[in-house]
Amino acid sequence: MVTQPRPQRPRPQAGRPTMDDVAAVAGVSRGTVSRALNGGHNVSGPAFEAVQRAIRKTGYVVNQHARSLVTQRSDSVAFILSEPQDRLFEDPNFNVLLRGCTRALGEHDITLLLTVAGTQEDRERIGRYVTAGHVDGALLVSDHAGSSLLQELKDRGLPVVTCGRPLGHEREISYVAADDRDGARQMVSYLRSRGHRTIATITGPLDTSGGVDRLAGYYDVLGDADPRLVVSGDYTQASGEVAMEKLLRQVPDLDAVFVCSDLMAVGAIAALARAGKRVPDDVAIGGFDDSKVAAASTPPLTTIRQPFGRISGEMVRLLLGHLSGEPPAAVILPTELVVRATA
Amino acid sequence: MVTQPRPQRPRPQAGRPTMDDVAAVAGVSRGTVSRALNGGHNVSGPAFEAVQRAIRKTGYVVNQHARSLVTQRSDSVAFILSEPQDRLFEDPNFNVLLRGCTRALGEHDITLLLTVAGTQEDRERIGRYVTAGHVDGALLVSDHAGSSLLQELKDRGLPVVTCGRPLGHEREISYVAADDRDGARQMVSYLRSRGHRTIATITGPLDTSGGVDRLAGYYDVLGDADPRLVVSGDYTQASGEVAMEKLLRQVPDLDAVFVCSDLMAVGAIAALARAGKRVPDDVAIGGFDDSKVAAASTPPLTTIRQPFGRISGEMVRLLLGHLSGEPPAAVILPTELVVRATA
DNA sequence: CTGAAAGCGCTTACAG
DNA sequence: CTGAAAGCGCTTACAG
Repeated sequence: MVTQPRPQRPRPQAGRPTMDDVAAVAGVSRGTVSRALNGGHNVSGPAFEAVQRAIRKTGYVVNQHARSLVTQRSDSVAFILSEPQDRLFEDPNFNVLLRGCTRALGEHDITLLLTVAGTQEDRERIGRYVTAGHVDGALLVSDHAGSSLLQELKDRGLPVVTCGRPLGHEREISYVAADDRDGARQMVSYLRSRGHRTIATITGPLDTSGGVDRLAGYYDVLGDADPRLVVSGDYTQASGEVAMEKLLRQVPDLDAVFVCSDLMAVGAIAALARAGKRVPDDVAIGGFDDSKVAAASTPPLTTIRQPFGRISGEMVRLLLGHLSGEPPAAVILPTELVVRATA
Repeated sequence: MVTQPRPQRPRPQAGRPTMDDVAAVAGVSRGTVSRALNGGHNVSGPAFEAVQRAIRKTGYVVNQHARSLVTQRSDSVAFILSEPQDRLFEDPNFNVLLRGCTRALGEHDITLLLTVAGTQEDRERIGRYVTAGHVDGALLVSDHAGSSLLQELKDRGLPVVTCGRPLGHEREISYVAADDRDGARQMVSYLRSRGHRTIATITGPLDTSGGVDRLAGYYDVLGDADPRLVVSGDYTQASGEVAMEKLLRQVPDLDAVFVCSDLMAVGAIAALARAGKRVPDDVAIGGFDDSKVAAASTPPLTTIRQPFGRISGEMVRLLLGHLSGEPPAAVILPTELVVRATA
């Protein structure tokens, strides 16, 4: 990569029109233009009209930096995905969450900036960006315990809402989570009620609240489970395959598996197929998420539905609350068993 | 969604330290602090040291809005994906491109902002955001012909580089593209050299340069092809399945298909499997992209490699050139046949 | 309802 | 090498 010379002098942005230009064309003062732009309070009808015309004529667009410098807010928030970039692209849950947050914020004229903090370097860069005043707050998704990012945001006093419990920061940081533990309980109880005896589980990452809480729910129902029935994954399809192979070696006669994400469940089913096992006849599979892949999978997945729409809505609501000075809060949303064909 | 009251008074950002605070602590003037921050030219050793210490002591972080207001630049550029959000998550090519651009820009201390312009509404919001001075330029990926977004960016004078030829704007807008037409030629020639007689194609969207150019390459080799051999897709896996089914109905005896994306090729193979056709024994399949799914597919895909690493590097280079006043340019990068198992 | 003025936090010629 | 000062483009009390 060749280093490009930076322009020494600021580009005059091709004479980009300023508020004074608008004021001159409209025949009013700059203050009146500003008021017309910000809600139109204390502006007479004719003045308002004149300003609108002048804006159209000049092609004026507000300079956000100037505005933010005085208002001390940027009207944008960061959506920080603290995961390797691959996962952003693989996991449909993020998609749903992102869309929901974008929409909810859009209703308040707030722009959502998507950032992927895959590497430690990314996290540092994003930490700097976010604390330099570019955003008013952050929505943090899928942060793992011990991440320095959450700590930094907190230290800087930036309003933050996490998706899932912020392990170790439950008291100071707002968060929204599905009731992972209860969802896990529902699934494992259901599997047991269907007559399965040897119920294994493929967990999520155990440095996230979803990972530990779903495993806790499993143990709530099967407190005496053989440790060999528990294998960990990282929510990806590939890890589901690997984990299933390991389970098959450790406990060949298992007859059901609670897999802690739909994506991993798809991987597990592939591994079972290769091993010549039928789903659900030989081994029943229960997933988690009710993501897009659940219904599309063959056979369609029995799973636990996470209320992603509500999760994103609540995240935005909490963050906006923060911005207007409200204290932190936690919101836990119920999950629901969805029975399809794999169990 | 409940509307939150906006804070009436600007939050004082908890007394966030300013440059004057640093200057006071360091015992120098504000100008000297600024110089120390911007390269350290014309700052004596002791003064520089004092400033560093003061910054650490106060926890000072530059206010980007204030800086941008005077420098007229934001040191960030937008990566605009002009596609439904789903595709961002499905198509691994975007992932590779995004990562490459992030890295290349990072070397110049420029932040990349990812935005997904899935709907017309998104495009308008992004148009406003981008032209309000938030970014110095834009990398536009996967824009379809007739999109108003490119036009708007152009009208606003924002430096833009597109990935793929900007249909209808080739002369005024910089772009980087793989040699799609030649890649298609290579693949179709290869299929023919392997003895295939009835070679169909599943095209990409025909309002993108990749779509039209790859089809043109197909016709370069098979100018007399039966129109029923040509069916269109939109690069997604699902569209590949549908297109393959259609081809199978229209031309049951086809013995090879040039599929214009790896993702569609995976879909096509699934459709063939359902129809009881073996790949490559009954029908040979050639893909395009050499994306992550190509090697992971069963059987592994014979495909055309796009040099994504170079594409992102060149995109960034052209954009930085723009920012320092260089005129537009086009860069076409060669593609390469990769033979695996499907043809 | 309106304008004149102060000020947000920086950078950068300009003088010294 | 350094400081004082102007100015980037806005918003918002304040007076009228």
